[in-house]
Amino acid sequence: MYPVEEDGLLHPGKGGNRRRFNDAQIQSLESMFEAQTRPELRVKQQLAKNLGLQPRQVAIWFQNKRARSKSKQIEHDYRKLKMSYDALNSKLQTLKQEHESLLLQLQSLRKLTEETGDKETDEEGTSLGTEEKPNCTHQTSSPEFVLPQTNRPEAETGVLNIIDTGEGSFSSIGEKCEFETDGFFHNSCCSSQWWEF
DNA sequence: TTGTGTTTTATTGCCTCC
DNA sequence: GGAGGCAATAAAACACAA
Repeated sequence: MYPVEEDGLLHPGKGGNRRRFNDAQIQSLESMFEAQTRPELRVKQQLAKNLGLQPRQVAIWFQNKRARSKSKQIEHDYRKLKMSYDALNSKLQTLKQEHESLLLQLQSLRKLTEETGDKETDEEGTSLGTEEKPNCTHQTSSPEFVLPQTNRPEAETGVLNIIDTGEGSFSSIGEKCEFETDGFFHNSCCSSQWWEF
């Protein structure tokens, strides 16, 4: 036993000699903690008697043990949360890349349709004239490639709407990819493989 | 050996519950 | 109001690199 004062506590500054509990004591305390993290007073008193400790020491041990256990649990929860955040974040980066790639592909497609459209009108020898400019209400992220609104397939409008949303609402892409487009966008929302020139 | 960081035991002060 | 719990902190004991 260590030198203790009347209050059952060690007072190193007053000549007491604090010691760490021995292995057997720790083992008993640990196994009791596994059974009960907050044992009753009687249990703590009995345990103290068995281990040759003061009841107050046992009470303090349980208190400190609960604090250690809690901080370990918090660390564990934090690691778990961080792992799932990292996984989600990397998925987001992949989706962003795909989004960028799809944007580029869409631009190429527009360019192509504009070029072929111009050729057709040249061959016919007609032009729309200044009064009959197409209704260009859609401002996309690449304003230089604007398609006429008229006769635009619904699906394409859907795609443009997605693009119009910008980064802030990027998460909506998953939902908006649901529509079908005469087979054009089948299974395409999360893959850029559909467009291979 | 010693300086430094970590762990463990103990204290203090505040809060809640009965 | 006393008992017990918790958070914050002190300080001793320990581990370990330089």
